[in-house]
Amino acid sequence: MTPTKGEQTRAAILDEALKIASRLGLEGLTIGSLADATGMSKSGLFAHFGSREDLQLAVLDHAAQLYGEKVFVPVLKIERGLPRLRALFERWLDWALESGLPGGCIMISAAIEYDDRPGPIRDAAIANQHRGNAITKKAVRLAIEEGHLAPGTDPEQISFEMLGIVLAGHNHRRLLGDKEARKRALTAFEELISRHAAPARSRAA
Amino acid sequence: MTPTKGEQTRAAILDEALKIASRLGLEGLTIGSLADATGMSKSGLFAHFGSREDLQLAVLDHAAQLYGEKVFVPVLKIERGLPRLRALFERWLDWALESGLPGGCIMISAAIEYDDRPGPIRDAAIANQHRGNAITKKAVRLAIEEGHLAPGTDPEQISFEMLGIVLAGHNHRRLLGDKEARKRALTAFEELISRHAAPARSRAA
DNA sequence: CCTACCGATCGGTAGG
DNA sequence: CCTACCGATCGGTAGG
Repeated sequence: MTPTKGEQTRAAILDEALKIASRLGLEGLTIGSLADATGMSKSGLFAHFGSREDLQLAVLDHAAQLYGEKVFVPVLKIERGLPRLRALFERWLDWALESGLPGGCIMISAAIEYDDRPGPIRDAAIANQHRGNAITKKAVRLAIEEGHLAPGTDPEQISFEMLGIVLAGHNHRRLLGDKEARKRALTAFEELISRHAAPARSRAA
Repeated sequence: MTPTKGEQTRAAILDEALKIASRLGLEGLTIGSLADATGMSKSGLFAHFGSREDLQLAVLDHAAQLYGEKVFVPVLKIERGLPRLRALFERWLDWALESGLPGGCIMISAAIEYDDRPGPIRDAAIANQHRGNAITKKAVRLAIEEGHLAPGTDPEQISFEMLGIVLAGHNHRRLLGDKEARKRALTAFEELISRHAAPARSRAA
């Protein structure tokens, strides 16, 4: 099915909205600024999204879908075990740059903006994180099954620490302008992995 | 010198403003909401702070000073080396709770809000982080000098990874409601430290 | 998808 | 520190 005119317009609006939200956060995305950016009237936008909150939810969903295409899908083609886990980490780390968005990662900013604002946007941000966390844990479990990581490795703990490294990298690169941010993040990840590496002999899993 | 009436009022205003900013971010702090919270008129607030931006900067400074009192000052009384580094990490980790503020850490939210908004607030957020980073690196260097950490340990890398653990803990506790967040963060820290522990014989530094 | 409009709130100022 | 006000913008609606 080719998309209808309305669907194309909606997608174009969401692309613009995502650009704004990546720079200013979902709370910084206003109907007026989006109207300017798209050349549409405010009421024209309301024809596509019933309310600002619906728009914000649609933008977050749009970002999550893009994220899935750029991170999760390609990674599933990499062989199971450490190679896939490493690929997942690298794509996760580079996503904010590779996405082509002018600002930072909207999932990260939404996590901070909405950790104190109950409602559907917070719920969606939590759901996105749980999805990413589940995929990361699965990749860790497969690496254990493949005999690359030690049997006693806790997937939840590894996923937690991987998130931390990504967040620190995001912070150092974007706020502090640290050119070494990516290198530091990769170093941290490799040390995390090597600390949980399977003993050589147990590789026959 | 006892503080003047004006200074007392100013401090009370900043306490209220910090509460608002911890929940909604510095961008969510408006003159009108602060007027309601303090029972003052908007123009009364302008008598203390010339502009909203000046207010935001004063709030950030206020938070940084509180942070110094709650984290940096007590830690300096702990013996140099691993004990001090560990105390620094724990107070850093617990600060957002211990501060008594209703929301999250304002330094963390400011880092996300302003990584894309050039100006004095961004500059202040960067300066705050550099200050914390310098203190953390110093604590790492002292732990190396005391023979607790291996001589080849990179203080910048340790500080980077400690930031990551704190950020992941903040995220899991506040957004995901993970009761194990603090435990996971402590586990990650102890593993980070043990990975860089000095070999037993070199402890005579 | 538009024009034209609503009440509320924004940061800020005049004048006291 | 106040009242009283400014123009701009907020999210949203009526009516087409």
